[in-house]
Amino acid sequence: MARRITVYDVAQRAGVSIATVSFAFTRPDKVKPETIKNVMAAADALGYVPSASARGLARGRTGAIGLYAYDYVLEPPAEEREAEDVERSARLFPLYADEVQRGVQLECRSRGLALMIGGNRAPDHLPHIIEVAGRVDGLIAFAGALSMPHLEQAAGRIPVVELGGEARVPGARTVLVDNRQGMVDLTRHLIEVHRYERFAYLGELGTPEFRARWDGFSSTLAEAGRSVPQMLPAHPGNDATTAAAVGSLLQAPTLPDAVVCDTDQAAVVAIDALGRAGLSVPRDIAVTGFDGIVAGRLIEPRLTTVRQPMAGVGRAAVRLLAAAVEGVEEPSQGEDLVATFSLGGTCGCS
Amino acid sequence: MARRITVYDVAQRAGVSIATVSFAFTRPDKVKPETIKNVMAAADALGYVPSASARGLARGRTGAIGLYAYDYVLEPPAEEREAEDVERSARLFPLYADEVQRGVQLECRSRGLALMIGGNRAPDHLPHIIEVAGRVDGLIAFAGALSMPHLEQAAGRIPVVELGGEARVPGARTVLVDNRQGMVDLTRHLIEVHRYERFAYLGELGTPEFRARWDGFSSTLAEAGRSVPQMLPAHPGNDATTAAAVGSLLQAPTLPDAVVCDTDQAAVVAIDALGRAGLSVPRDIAVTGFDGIVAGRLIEPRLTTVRQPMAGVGRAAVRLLAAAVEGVEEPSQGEDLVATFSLGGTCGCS
DNA sequence: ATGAAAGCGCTAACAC
DNA sequence: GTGTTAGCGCTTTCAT
Repeated sequence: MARRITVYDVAQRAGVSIATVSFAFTRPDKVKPETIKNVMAAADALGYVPSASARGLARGRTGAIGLYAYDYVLEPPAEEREAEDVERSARLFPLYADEVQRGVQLECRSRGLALMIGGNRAPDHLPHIIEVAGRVDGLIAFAGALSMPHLEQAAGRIPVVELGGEARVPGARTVLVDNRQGMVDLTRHLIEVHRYERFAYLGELGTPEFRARWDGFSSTLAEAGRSVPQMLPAHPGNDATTAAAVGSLLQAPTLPDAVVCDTDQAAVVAIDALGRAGLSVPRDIAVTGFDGIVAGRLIEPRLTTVRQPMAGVGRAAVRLLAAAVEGVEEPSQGEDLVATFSLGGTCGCS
Repeated sequence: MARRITVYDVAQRAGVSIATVSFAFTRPDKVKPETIKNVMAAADALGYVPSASARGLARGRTGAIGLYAYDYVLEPPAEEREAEDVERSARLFPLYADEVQRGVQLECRSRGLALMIGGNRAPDHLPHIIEVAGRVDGLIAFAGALSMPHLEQAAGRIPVVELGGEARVPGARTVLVDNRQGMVDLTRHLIEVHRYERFAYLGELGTPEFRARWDGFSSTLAEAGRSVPQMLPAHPGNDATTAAAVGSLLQAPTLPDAVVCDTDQAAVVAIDALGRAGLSVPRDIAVTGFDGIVAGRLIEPRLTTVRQPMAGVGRAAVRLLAAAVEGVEEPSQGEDLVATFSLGGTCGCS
């Protein structure tokens, strides 16, 4: 690869100054049409490609935004990786984070923003997040993907949007879906339509949205005079935890009527685990999920769940971030995104 | 947002020079441990985030690579976008390009490379590709996503890997899957096992891999003494073309025994269209695909196809590109990736 | 309308 | 082991 072509080369060839070359590209109205033509011809002939680094340095902006995700979104477990022909693992289908990423990509495209994808295995690997933050004008991160110190550090430099998070530090925005109401609707359905008495809950409390789901579930149960079960830990991205939770259910003297999971991913795994134990859903036990991922639509019967506008979350995040980058502070922190109860068959409905 | 924290601030606070700060981060072995500690402490206290632009400019490398895709990968048709609950459109599932992108992301992650995602609607929107090319150390592009001039321009500045392309210009590498052999195997199966006589072929010749598929198909047919049909145009990403092709089949006086499609996406759409016309696959007519996308595994019966190692293609591209960026020229242009015939039920097998 | 020149924040010789 | 300093390629006043 020969020496890189720069503005200087183009300027020389066009017989103008570098400033004119720069203007020709960025402020065409300030330059005589003919000059522009000459400059463009020279640039073309030379195969000029402007350096984004130089431009970013000079402008103080890169024109790109970053998306920071947990690694489990990106890195499949080793076994799965080998078996290219696993039959129907949920990982075959787009998961929550995949759908959100898709929304982010789409919105970036339509806005002409470049998208940097980052992420790491542990939720707290400093070098990476900083690396991403240093490259972009704004950052979107999944809730919990950033520790407080890193959030602060990143938010101190550029606008940050946390997905499903909460405004933890000044300068950090968040896209919030009303998870609580969705879970309330679902829980009510289980209580009022199916008259279930005993519930189990598989999930976690690691992020605000997870907490909202649990809150919606437990408070609805309490209001209805049902006893609130202890939460059984289950993490999306770690199916083993879900399977273990189901295992503990099976060992209890009595089975619950319904297993409420705080993600579809957990629900699908749970249904599978129950099936292996000889239990049929929903005949022997009801199971519900949360999110609305594709895998849930494909199982038979279809998963009863709460649908989040996943791609919409991604799009909203980009909108919010773009506004923040422009300095146009949006009035609403989170656009009011809604999670809607979605009836399937796993709750016992036919 | 206050003034940005730079090396100067950190240096001052740590009581050292900026060079030392730089070294502390990039060549820790060259700096006294205690100095490092001081520098890090200062950086931490200040919330220092190094500017990738400045670094990239100084180093002449950005540490990122770009992925450039057609827009149809990214932007769904408007109708589809509205109907968040379309039931089973193939777009719900990862398509070829999605799977490849996934492989790219995974490999980037494990190599600590940042990934820039670009793309555009028309295959030839100069500003975008140049923009991406200016930001990264190397570029991966889907075959046909880059026009010759842009390919040249990009390849003149940074290494470029074309997926499923061919080495069109010096400096451009390519990841190639043996599409021809896969299609030969599939076609033989149709001839030798099913004894089909009359064939239709839906596809295109826009990229080297598509041409290889057609070549494998048509030459195998010719060898077997079957007559080679005219290709009916069908483009993945434009289901209407596929539907139209099926329409023209239906109008012909006699139906072919088998419809060979050069993508799974086309095959799935074709099966659908045939179904609407009252024809059952494979009872009335056989249909085959190419790629091995998830949607093909889900239909009933399962699609007979040729599986490409899609994620593997993405991974290979990153490997190749990384080597090229390092200046370590890989011996093999394309790692020899293989496409394997995958028997389903749509060919007539049970 | 165009040019000269001062940075943008960092790296990497080179000197101490 | 640490400091000085000259760029990296572009943008952007300020003159002309």
